[in-house]
Amino acid sequence: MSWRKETRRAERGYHHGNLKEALLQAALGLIAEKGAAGFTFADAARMAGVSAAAPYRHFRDRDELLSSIAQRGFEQFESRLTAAWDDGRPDTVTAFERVGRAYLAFAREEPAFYNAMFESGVPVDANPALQAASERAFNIIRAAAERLAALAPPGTPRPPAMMMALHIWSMAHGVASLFSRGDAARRKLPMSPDELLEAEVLIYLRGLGFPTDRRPPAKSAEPPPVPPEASSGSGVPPGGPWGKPK
Amino acid sequence: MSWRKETRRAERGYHHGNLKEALLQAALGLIAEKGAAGFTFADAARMAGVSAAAPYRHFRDRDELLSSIAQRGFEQFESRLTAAWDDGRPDTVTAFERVGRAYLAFAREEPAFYNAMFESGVPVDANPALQAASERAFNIIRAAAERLAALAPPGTPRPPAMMMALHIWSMAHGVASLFSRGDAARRKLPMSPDELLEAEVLIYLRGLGFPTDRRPPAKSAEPPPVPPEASSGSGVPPGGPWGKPK
DNA sequence: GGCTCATGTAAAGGTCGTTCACATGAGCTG
DNA sequence: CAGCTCATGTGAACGACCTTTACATGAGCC
Repeated sequence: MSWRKETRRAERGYHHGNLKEALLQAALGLIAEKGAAGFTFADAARMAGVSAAAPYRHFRDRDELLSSIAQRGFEQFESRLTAAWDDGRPDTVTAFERVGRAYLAFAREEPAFYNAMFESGVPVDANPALQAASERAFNIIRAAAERLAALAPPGTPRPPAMMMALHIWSMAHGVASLFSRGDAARRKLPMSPDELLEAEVLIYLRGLGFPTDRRPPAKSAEPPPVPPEASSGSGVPPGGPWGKPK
Repeated sequence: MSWRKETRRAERGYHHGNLKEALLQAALGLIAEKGAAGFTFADAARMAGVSAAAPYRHFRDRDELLSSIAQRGFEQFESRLTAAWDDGRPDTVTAFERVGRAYLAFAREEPAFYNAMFESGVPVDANPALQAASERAFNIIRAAAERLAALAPPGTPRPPAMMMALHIWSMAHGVASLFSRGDAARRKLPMSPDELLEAEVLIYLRGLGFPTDRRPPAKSAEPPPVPPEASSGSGVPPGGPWGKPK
């Protein structure tokens, strides 16, 4: 593999041409491997085939690279949450849960981004762009909560959407960070993180008075038989949101 | 500054006498200041007034010191959760919420421990003692959930205690890690992390069918009914667990 | 008094982050 | 095209850190 570096160097000449991007990609790979703590500026430079000093032409320091990655992470996060929310189709509750699953999926499938975003010690307000990206992502959850709150069953007080959003965020982040990633995933669980979160959200929504009597989650892999917004039944699925005991 | 070291040195002679403990304390202080990532083996040694190589007589490497701290953290955590649970007095739901608050309080008041335990990258299974301590702490939550599950209102299926425990843990950890510590605390919230978590747990419990207005439950398999105001400062306010909109 | 071994030290090698003076060459200007 | 400029990359150097190794110290025990 070490010939690669030489080759690259020969291929590209003195100037790299796209170093900033190359460094971001390299860092992403390194973080995925060894975590943000283990990631090294020097390693990223090596991987891009440049000297250790070169990165400083593109990032003030190691932290700036890290926060750039966190920012990109939030941007991708936002777009995945947006897609999952799909503007509340086919019904609000279904879409809402899909957002929860998308959260976990992101944490699982993009460990490097997730790490940089939430576990690297990069403060949210490290730079304005980062903060803005983070807020945009959260606003997806918030908007979804808003729609959900608007459906609050009559007779019950309408829950504040902001609070719901924060609750959902904390559940998703808690599950992701405790059970769904890296070493944390070694904790042995009686159910998958996805199931765990889905049950948690369903119970929570039921606590708010939302009808959550939909098919048992994990069992039917197919799209739901589209229950109308005003779901008629008022019960709980046969085994509750956590499925039936085996 | 350098005289200090000399002074100390003169005071204590060649052998420190209690270096292991001194290093743990020093590390704790440093982690509280700069986070586990910023904490340095060399700094801890300096702070204890010994050479940089001395710590290696007591810890295989930096990571072992870190996991020792995490272990101690879990032990203290366990004892605080135990105290908060107080064997379910005065009633199960009240005690259960007190455990949630104790979780947050620990995260807030012992940032160094919390950091080492959950945010330092130390794998839970770094060593058997750590893993055991971690499990003992979780078992408090689990035992509490067990008691709570046993009170499940008749007519509803009894929720698996393990699942409840995992749910509560994820809520507490999610809130703590997103909103209650360090930089994370800079996110602006419409309510305090404690209130946020309390509402979350109450809604969740209501979703499971538990009465959360904290009036003594109708069926008393429960310890003596105690006035609602006993510990939490309130029953559920008129507008629901989240209080009235301001 | 003398031995032994846990505990501490100094020195050294390797890695990093970061800076600085200098090199290169892509692109503009004429 | 010649020449200039400036963004971009290099190499060397500094100090801090982690860790190992050979050596020093002295507390506890015979």
